[in-house]
Order: sequence, then structure tokens, then C-alpha cells
Amino acid sequence: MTGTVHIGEAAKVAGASVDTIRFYQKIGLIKSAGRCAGGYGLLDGEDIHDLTFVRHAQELGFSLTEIKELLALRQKHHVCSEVQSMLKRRLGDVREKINSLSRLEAELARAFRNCNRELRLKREIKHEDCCPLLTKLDRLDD
Amino acid sequence: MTGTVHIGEAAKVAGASVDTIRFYQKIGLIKSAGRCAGGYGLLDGEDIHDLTFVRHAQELGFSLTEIKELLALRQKHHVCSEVQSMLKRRLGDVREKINSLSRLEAELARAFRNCNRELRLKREIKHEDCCPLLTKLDRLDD
DNA sequence: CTTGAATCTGGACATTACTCCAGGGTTTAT
DNA sequence: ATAAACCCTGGAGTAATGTCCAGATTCAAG
Repeated sequence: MTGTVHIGEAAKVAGASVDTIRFYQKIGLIKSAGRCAGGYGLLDGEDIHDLTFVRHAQELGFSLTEIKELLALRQKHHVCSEVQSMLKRRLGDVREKINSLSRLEAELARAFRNCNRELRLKREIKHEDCCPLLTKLDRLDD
Repeated sequence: MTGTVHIGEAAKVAGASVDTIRFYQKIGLIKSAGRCAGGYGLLDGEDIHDLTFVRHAQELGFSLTEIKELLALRQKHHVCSEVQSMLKRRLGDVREKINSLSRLEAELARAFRNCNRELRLKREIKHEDCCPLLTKLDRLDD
């Protein structure tokens, strides 16, 4: 039927390696594939769907364990509050991460500009006179 | 002299475990401590300084390998452009990370609001009717 | 001087998330 | 019908970053 593919194709579509897919199957993150005559796995739309889910959730900072929870929540019928509390935790994490990265970005951008300016002024300059980054990191108090 | 402490104190100050400090010493991330009479390590200001550097840089998303480079760059006299290109790479990474986290934040926040609203409307609601998050993740591209 | 806390060395173990390999079948293209 | 490409199972290995432990020594307090 349309939408069942071998593992290699699934890997291409979902942007994971064959080994990675098998790994996910092994740990039960996605269901083990049905088989065709020769023993080859056939991944259906749902599998691809799950793989894509995993990949996205991973990009978004979820660990495989958390993703497993999410997948389970998606399939069984849970009350919303479970998902909600998960969301809340995760949202806090994400915001924290964004904040500290923003601080970092500002630091790096500034260091980069300074560095550039100094480079324009002098050549062959001693490192510590030029880049405030390294000492910056020392003092940064999160 | 002022500023030399035993490893336990250093751990407290720098916010790392004793084992972690020893691990850093083992891999050469920070220098091995000088010894007092009895064989106890004495960490001086520079060590604490380095530890703090490591901790901060780590929070900021540098791997131990990169941190090692940074520490080396700080001590030897390098030309700025080396540091600069490192900075540039890292700045790009950071910005990318911030972007994708911001997208995630928006998604999560929205899902959370929806979830909340639904919860207020009905109790004991089926999961998939309530939380658009889980299907959301499926579709999210990149 | 005894006791308890801190430290030492060296090495085993843990966790996450893969990645690779051997040795063997299957499918597809020519 | 044969070679290239793909797939299978099972298990070992890797990389990063620690964490824990045993057995011995040293330091600080009472």
C-alpha cells in the first residue's frame, strides 16, 4: 500500500540513519516494523509520522525519555493536566535557556565587535590585549 | 598564602563537585594542583579562576574541548583572528539556537494557553481534543 | 591520642544517544 | 544469474561528561 517503505527510505524521509531508527525501535520509542515476505521491515505512515515527531521534539530539546512520554500521551487518552504540567516544566526550561543564550549572544557579539575593531587598528597584536572575550567569561556571573 | 584552598573548598566556590574537579585535572582542562606537605592539593586563585571559567563557558554552551582551546588561547599569545573565527562560529550557533527555542517557546505557550482554556471549559476531556501540542510537533517543519 | 572529616590514587561504572561490525539473507538491475 | 545494493539480528564500541568506590593517608578538634 502507499506509504509503507523499507527502513532505508524511512531514514531518508525522516532524516535519521537506519541504525538510529533501529535503535529507536529497540528502545521502544517507535514500534517495531511489520514485515513483508522476505523479512524486511515495512514502515507505514504512522511510523514515519512518529519518527518525524521524534526528530522535531529532539530539535526542540526533549530527551528521548520525554519524547517517549509524549508519544504515549498522544496515543492513550489522558487528561489534559498531565500534558499541561509537562508543558509548563518544559516552557520554563525553554525560557531559561533563551535568556541565558541571549546574554551569551550579547557578550559574544560585543567581544566580536571589539575584536574586529582592534584588528583593524593593529596587526599582530597580543591576544589578551585584543579579545576581551576570554576575560569576559571569567567574570560573567550568570 | 591567601587564595589557596583544598579541593573541597574549591568545589564549593566554583560550584563543581570534587570528583568533577579531579576529572578536569585528569583531562588537563585545569592544571594539577600544587601540593602541601601532606600531599593535599592546594588550588590557587588561578585554579579557581579557571574552574569558574569552565563553569561559565559550559553554561554558555561550550564543550570541554572548546573550553580547553579557550583556556589555551588565553594563556598563550595568539593573534586575535583565531579567537575571532571561533567567536564567529559560536555566535552563529547561539543565534540559531535562540531562534529555534523561540519558535518552540511560542508553540508551547500557545499549546499551554489552549490547554488551559479547554480545561476550564470541560473536565475529563480526551487528550487529543484538548492539547494541540502533540499533533503540533508532528507538523512543525525544521 | 583518638576520632571523624577531608583528601589521595586508581579504576570501575553510569548515562545518553547513538554508530559500527560480522555474518548472513533478499531484491534489483543488468 | 550474478553483482551491487539493501536488509536482518545481535552485540560490541564510542563520545562526552561525569560519578562512585575502596583502601589508605592526613588534618583538625576534643
